Amino acid sequence: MNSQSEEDYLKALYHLQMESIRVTTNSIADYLKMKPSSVTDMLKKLAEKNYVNYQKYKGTSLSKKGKLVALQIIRKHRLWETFLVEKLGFGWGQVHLIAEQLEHIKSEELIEKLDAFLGNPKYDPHGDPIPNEKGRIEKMNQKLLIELKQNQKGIITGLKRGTASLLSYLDKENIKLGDGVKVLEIIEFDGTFIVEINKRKLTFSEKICQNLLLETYD
Amino acid sequence: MNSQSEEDYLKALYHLQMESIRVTTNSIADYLKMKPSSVTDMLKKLAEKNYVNYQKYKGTSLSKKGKLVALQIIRKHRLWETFLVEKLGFGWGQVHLIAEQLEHIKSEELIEKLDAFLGNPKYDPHGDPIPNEKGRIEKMNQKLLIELKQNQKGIITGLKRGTASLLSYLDKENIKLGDGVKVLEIIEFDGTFIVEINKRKLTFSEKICQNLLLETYD
DNA sequence: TTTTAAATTTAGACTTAACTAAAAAAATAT
DNA sequence: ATATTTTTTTAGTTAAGTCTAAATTTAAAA
Repeated sequence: MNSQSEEDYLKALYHLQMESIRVTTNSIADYLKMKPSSVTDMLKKLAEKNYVNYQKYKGTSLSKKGKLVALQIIRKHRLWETFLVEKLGFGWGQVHLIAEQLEHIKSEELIEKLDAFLGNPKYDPHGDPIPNEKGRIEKMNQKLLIELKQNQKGIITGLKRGTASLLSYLDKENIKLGDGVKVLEIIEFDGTFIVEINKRKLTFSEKICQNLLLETYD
Repeated sequence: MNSQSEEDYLKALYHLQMESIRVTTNSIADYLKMKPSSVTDMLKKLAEKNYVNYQKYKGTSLSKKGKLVALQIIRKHRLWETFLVEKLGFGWGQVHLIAEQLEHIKSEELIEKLDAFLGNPKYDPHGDPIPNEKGRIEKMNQKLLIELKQNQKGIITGLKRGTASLLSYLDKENIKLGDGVKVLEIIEFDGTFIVEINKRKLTFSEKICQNLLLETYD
């Protein structure tokens, strides 16, 4: 059984590995808002348990075992976020801190039942994919709306990071994750998209299209 | 913000106070499976924070403030248990350990939304009442089925402690908390009850009637 | 290539919440 | 009323996970 703190480190490692191959002690400290010396201590402990490959001064990477644990925590996090948004009616932006706590609840059965209750969702409310019990992530064909051509279709799976203000607009327009989008027309002059969502015709500025993520079926 | 450990102590205090006015250090240690010396340490800390009235060698009681915190944790515990049983399909007996973890999640909003999602239940799956946000517990008129007379009605709210084997029987018969019960007839000879539940006529042995708790409206 | 700066680790300290063993107080029995 | 037992507290220890400050290693600049 792993401690909450260990789980936080493994999750951080996973996210940092997505962005760069070499994960440094300082980057972990930054991410977790801790001091580098604390990180060194924990990395030694995780290496002892074979969760990470760690060599003094040389950076760290998750072992197979560590990656699996990380993915299982991410699975829990994203399932809880889905629950909070879909069932309890939280907004996209409010759920992270709560899911951060819920992801540490220990019970396999709970997660499997929650997954079923939610209808085995593939994506969480931010459009991030939910790993399965074995840590497998459905590979997805994710694109920005702006990359689509006329008549192409997709399903809204999320936003680019750091575009929270777009959320409230989408909420107001009652546009949700999983909604289908079809590009009806692209105005050359200013890059505006005319799209169809839920049988409604809508106009999206170029800026919106640069930040809206879709899953496409090509 | 209180630690998980502090919350466990306050909850224990509350439960022990239900049974006897004077709560001793040893009884708390017993309840929480800890050593008395550890309990003494924590009681000092809780007294410092004004959660308990503690005087060396003289026993402990919850302060008003402490009691409120305890009731709020119990509220969370029982709401989560209700969620696990009603929504996720856990059995009555499986939920305690998981709720023990969930009760420490910190978010007022989460609990209010969960409460609403569950339809503001008054009782948890064990038939224990759920305190409201302010720590108020609906006083209830709880009786054993065996205390009812012919034609009296009630709502199933739980079982007496230590009768887990009855659970599987009730589950099999598809009898749930909140189901209404009406006493149709009492057989004098052996104390058997003929009752109506969900429009079905059922026969309960005297032993079952001694262990089934009901809320009555008299 | 040597010097300087940045990153990382080590060493030692602190906090929380447990523990054991011994001392002190209260309760019980003779 | 005194002795014995039980309960409770005190004192000191431990483990996890953090921190600061100093030392060491690696990377960058002159």
